[in-house]
Amino acid sequence: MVDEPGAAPESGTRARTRRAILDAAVRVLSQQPNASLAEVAAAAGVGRTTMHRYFPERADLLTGITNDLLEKIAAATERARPDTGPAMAALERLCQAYFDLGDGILLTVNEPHLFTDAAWSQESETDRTLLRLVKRGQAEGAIDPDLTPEWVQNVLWALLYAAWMHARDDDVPEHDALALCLRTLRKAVGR
Amino acid sequence: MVDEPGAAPESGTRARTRRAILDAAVRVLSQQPNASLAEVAAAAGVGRTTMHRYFPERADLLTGITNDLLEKIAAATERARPDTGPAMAALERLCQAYFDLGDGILLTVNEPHLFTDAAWSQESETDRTLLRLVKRGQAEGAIDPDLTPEWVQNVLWALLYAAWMHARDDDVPEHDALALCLRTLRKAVGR
DNA sequence: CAATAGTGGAGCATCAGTGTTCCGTTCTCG
DNA sequence: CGAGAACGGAACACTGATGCTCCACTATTG
Repeated sequence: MVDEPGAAPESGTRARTRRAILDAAVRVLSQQPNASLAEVAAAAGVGRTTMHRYFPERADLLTGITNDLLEKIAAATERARPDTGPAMAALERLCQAYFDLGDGILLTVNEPHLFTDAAWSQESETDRTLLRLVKRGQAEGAIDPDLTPEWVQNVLWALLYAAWMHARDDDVPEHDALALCLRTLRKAVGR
Repeated sequence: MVDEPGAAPESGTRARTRRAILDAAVRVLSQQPNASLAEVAAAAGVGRTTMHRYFPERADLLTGITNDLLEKIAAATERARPDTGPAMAALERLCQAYFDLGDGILLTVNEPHLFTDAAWSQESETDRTLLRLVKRGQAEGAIDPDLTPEWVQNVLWALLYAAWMHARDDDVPEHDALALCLRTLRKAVGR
């Protein structure tokens, strides 16, 4: 996230602990959505007091995570250059880029409950980009025209979720899980 | 569930309210995993006291749900006759049967956290049946041999989850969601 | 070396959810 | 109808999470 207009840019240390807290929060909450703030603080290697300085209430932490995740997703989307080259290849790049988000995916898919934030539910630019890509693929004849773009979007995230669970719970190397995910996506969505 | 050995069979009324509570619990918890017991009771049209008579602690309710769900899944599995006919057709029957479980699917996939029960995590007969079916399909040449049976299992549930979310949040008729789900499964898993 | 930013622990009040009891009311069935 | 089962509301104590404050300690930096 770029510095808020008018807000003083965070010092190096502050930015660092802030990151530590956010990362730990994602890590912990993706496994135990009911985890207490104390557990999150402990996982971040930070006192409960410190965390309270960065995120006064639980809701603040959640919106912090939300923004962070949205930002990462947006960055990943851009990185994948979704408007370049054959649609199917672009979709696979997108899938791989999202896969690299790690635990964030689980939270995204699994616990939308946590994020009561307005920014979350609203259709984001990322969503539109993906839907546009799918439509392009259908126009090119590369993507199954009998599937609605919204459904393809759901399938993409569901497969990402499945791949991460597969890697985490079934002790499959992440690389293999990704390969399975991509292959499955290609077959499922392709024409 | 068949009556526990040694336990007195429940009266008609008791069995009925018990069902009401379990159904309401699944309904509510699948949307708000953090819902309080009071909310569940209200959704069941039942006093908090009454619920406490059936499920003294929260854990009891969860194991109640777990057993109920496992039972329903097992019943659905059997109903689909997974060992009859071509493997791919059997897999689609299975998918459809699971789809009919409704909200239960969301809980199953989305909130395994809730069920700390031993009965849950352990590999069930249902799991083995599904894995066996997939292997049979691969032997028959109907299912992609490059996908591991465990992955196929994950994909099946992920697609079911996606389909239900699609129906619930995107206002797609359940019938359409199921059709998309089946088509996608066939393409993804098939050879 | 100071001054300041940053941290962490202890402690406290509050609050929601929970487990539990008691008692009066309603229903179900012989 | 009448006995016993089933229910629901009110009330209470307990617990854990949370929000918050104060103060002492350490790291950073000019």
